[in-house]
Amino acid sequence: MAAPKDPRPCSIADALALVGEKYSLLVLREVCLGNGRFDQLVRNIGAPRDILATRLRRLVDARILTKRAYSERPQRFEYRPTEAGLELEPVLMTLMTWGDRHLRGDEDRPMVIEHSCGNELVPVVTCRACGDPVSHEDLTAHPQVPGWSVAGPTAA
Amino acid sequence: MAAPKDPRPCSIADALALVGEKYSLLVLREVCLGNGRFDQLVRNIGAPRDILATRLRRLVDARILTKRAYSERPQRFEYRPTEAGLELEPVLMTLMTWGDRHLRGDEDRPMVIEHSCGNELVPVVTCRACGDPVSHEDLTAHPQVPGWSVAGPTAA
DNA sequence: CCACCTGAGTTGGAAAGTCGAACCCACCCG
DNA sequence: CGGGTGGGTTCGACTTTCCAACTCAGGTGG
Repeated sequence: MAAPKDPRPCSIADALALVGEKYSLLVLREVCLGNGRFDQLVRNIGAPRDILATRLRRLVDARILTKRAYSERPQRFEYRPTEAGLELEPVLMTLMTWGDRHLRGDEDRPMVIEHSCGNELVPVVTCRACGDPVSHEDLTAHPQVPGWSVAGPTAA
Repeated sequence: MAAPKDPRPCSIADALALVGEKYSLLVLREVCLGNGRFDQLVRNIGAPRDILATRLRRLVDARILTKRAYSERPQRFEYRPTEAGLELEPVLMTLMTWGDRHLRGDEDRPMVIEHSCGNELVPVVTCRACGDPVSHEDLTAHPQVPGWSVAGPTAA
């Protein structure tokens, strides 16, 4: 009865099912930057128009984006992030920081984000409870679903 | 001469070119959990074996994973995250938190992460300079490449 | 010795998704 | 009227994915 496809139940997988397709997160990037029009998206992302159209439909269905007219007659539309969409920005920030660090010679970063405190944003993931920056060795995973244990950190 | 494909230069796009393909981030998830063997990956991710094999090659090439033998005779291998791979964990954490919040009825989370401080990990992206949690309206993007401006936050 | 198992993949062919260019439609501009 | 713009849709060629079956090497049990 068990289907031969029952991967680990996981919110990462669920999230990626919505935003993990090619271009989806780049759409979100542009929309968060305020570039929400179809032709802007095509140009700035470099995606085929048809793919972009299907991605936009999906993201709107998932309530990550909304489509609103910024002009009737002629009808013209613009996509914007919802609350849920904006809450994906941390994913973009951490990805960007990783890319800056590992894929570029540091100081040819194509974009710098300024924080309202006046400094350049260097995003750090911290623990809400203790406020400390989080690193791998501080984490212990506790699966909640029977049958889906983890091996735990492999001894060095 | 300008190719008809010049999307915005962007570290998010560059990072996604490496880890944005289907299953890649799930591979990283499993490997960070300590489940680094081929058949574990197949089972826990639910990916076709051939696709998984090409993803693993790619991630090893990108120095996000390493492949090491955990047994000669019989030869058996295990994939592990590199430093660079571990630095992608924040991406997984923020994705997981988003998925928990938006895709589930809060309290059927399939996995809980414990921080070494003793509390459940709730990851928060903060600004390294001022320490404050980051939210969208605190951010200003400064493109460094001529010709790639942004619209800026659209007035409500 | 032989059959069978496990781990770690590779192979082949059908099905699905992507790409790019061309097309469409409504509307505005001169 | 002719041309331009914004926001898509359609088409066919091409590329990936998927899944089952196969391989290969080295144990394991009888």
